[in-house]
Amino acid sequence: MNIQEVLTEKVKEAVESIFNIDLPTVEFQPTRKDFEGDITVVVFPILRFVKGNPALIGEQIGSYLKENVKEVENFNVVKGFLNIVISDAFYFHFFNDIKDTTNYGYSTVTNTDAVMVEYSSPNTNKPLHLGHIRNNLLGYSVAEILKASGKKVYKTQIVNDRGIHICKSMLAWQKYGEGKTPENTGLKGDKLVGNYYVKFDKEYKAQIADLVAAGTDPKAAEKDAPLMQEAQGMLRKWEAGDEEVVALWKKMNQWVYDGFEVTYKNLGVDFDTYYYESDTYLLGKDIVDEGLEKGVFYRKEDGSVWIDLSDEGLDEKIVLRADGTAVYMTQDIGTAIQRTKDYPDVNGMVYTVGNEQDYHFNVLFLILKKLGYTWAEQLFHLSYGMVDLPSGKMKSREGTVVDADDLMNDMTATAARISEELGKLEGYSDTEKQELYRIIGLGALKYYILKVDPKKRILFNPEESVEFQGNTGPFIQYTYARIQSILRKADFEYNTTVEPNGNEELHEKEKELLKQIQLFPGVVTSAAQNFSPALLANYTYDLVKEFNSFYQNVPILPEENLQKKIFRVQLSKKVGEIIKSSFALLGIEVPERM
RNA sequence: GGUGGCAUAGCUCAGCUGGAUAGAGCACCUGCCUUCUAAGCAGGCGGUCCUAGGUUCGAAUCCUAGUGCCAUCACCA
Repeated sequence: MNIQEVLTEKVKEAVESIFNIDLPTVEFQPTRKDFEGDITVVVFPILRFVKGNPALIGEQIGSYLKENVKEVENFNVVKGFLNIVISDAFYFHFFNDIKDTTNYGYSTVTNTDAVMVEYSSPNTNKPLHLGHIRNNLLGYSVAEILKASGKKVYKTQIVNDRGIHICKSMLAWQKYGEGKTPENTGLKGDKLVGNYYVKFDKEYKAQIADLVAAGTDPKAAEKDAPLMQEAQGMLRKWEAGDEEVVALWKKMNQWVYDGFEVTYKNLGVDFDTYYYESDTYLLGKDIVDEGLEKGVFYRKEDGSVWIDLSDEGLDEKIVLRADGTAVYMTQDIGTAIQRTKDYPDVNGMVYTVGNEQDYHFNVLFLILKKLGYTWAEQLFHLSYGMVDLPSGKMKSREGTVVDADDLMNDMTATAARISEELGKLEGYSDTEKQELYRIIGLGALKYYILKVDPKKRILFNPEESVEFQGNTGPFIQYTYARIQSILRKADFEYNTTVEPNGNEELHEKEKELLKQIQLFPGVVTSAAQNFSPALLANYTYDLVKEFNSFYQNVPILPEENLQKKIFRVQLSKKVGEIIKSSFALLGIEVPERM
C-alpha cells in the first residue's frame, strides 16, 4: 500500500473521530518544495462537510494523524494545507520491498483480452520521412506501454501497396528507368522507387502546363494528361490481374520492402503481423449487405449505400459507391472485422494515424458500434499532430521532406562529433564506438519526438531542433551510464538488505529520490490509459534530475558508513533499472558508458 | 460557413480529476572538475498562462463568446 492510500483511510478516520462526519474522499498533492513535508492534504474540500476554520481543522487532523499513524512523523499547517512529514522508516521499508523486484512498475498479464496496435502503414511508392518516424515511434511505444500495463498486444500495420499512386512510380520507372535496380545502382530500394514517383510528378506537371498553354481547361488537363491516362490504365490492368503489370508491381514493391526493412531495423521498431491493402481492399462489401439488413445503412436511388450520422452530430457518409465499388471506409470496416477473425482474442484496437483523419475514425468507430460489434467499444484512434518544418509542410512530391534514413544518420554523426569532443571513450573499439553513437543519436531523436504530447503539432527545425543537453535523451542516457560506472566500481557486497534500526536517517536527496521511485508504477498505468509516451518521458526526466542532484551532493562510494554506502549503491542501481525500463517502453536504448 | 484540435518565459515544452508565490530545458549571466563520468551540479535573469465575460472560498485548468494557427467536411486515398 502506498502512503496516499494509507493516509486516505487515516484522514477519514480522523474526521470521523473528531467531527463524527463520514468523509467520502481526501484530496492530496505533493508538498511544495518550500514547505516542510512530503505529502499534503488539501483542507478546503473538507469544508463542505466540516464547517469551520481550515487552518484549525488542519491542525486537529494533523494532531490526530501524528498521534495515531506510525508513518506520520510530524505535520504543519499553512493556510488550508496540511503538510505531513512521513517517517524515514516508511521509505526504508518501501525500498526494501521493491529493491529486488525485476521489472518494477510493470504489471503481469492479467486478462486474456488482446489489443491490436496498428502503426506505420506506409505507402510503397516513396521512402519514409520524419512524419513516419513520429508515427512509428508513437505506435511502437504505446504498444510496449500497453504490454507493460498487463495487456497482450499484437503490433501490426496495413501496407498501402496498391492504388494509383503506386502505378505512378511504376509507370515512371517503366518509361524513364532505363532498367535501373537497387542492385545495379546501389540505391536503397525505397529511395529508387521514390525517385520515380517524383519523376512522374515532374513530367505530369509539364504535360498539364503544355495542355493549358494550348488552351485546355486546367481541371480537364489534369485528367487528360497522357501520363495520368496511362497510370489509370495501368491500375485497371492491375485490378484485372494483368501478368506483366502484376510482375512489375511485385518487383518494385519488393525493392521498397527491402528498403523499409532497413529503416525499421535502424529505427528499432517491429511488427507481429502484416496486412496488405492488396489483400484487403475488397473486404467489407458483404458487411454492407449485413448493415443494410440491420437497417444501419440505407440505399439511395442511384444504388449507392450510406449511413446517416446526423444524430451523432456528423454528416451522411457513403459506404459503397453507386457502381458497387468500395470506398476507403468499406475497406476499413472489412479489415477491422477480418482482424478479429484472424486473432479471436483481440478485443480492442489502436490506430496510430495522423489527426487529419480524425473525422474518418470517428465515423469508422461509430459504424462498427452500430453494427453491434462488442469490441467496437474498445477502439482508439491514436491521433497525433503533424510534424512541420520551418518552411511549412513536408511534401514528398516536391522533395521538401526530411528523409528518415538521412535524419538517423545525421543524428548518429552529431552524437559522434560530441562524443569525440568529450573524449571519454578510452578503450572502446571503433565498432563499440559506432554502436554507442547510434544509441545516443537515436536516443536524442526519439526522446525529442516522444516527450511531446502526441496530439500537439511538432515544429522541427533540422538545424537546431534536437539537443543533447538538458531535457534530452542523451542526458538521461548519460545518467544511466554514470550509474553503471558506480556499479562497476562498487567492488563489495552491496546486495544485503539494510534494515532501518532507528538510527539511519535518510538524506533529503535520498528521500526525494524514493518519492520519485514510488511514482513509477502509477506513471506506467497512466501512460497506458492515456496512450501517452510523453508522460513516461517527462517522468523519467524528473527522476533523472533528482538523481543527478543526489549524485552531485551526496557521496556514494566515498561514504564511510558501510550501511549508508550500501543503501546508496542500491538506490542508484534501482534508479538505473527504472531508467532502463522506462526507456525500453519508449524504444530507447541505454549505454553502459558514454 | 459547419465540426474538431491547438494557443503557457525570446525559443522548445511540463502543469494529473480546479488548490499555496505558474514549472523545466535551451539561450543569456554567476559560481563549481587533485573525491563516484562537468552530456553534470548550485544559483540568477525572464511570464497580461491568446482576449473578454462567467461559475467558485479558489481558475492556466471548468462554462460562454471572440481572436489566431492547423485539420476536416469528396461516389479521393
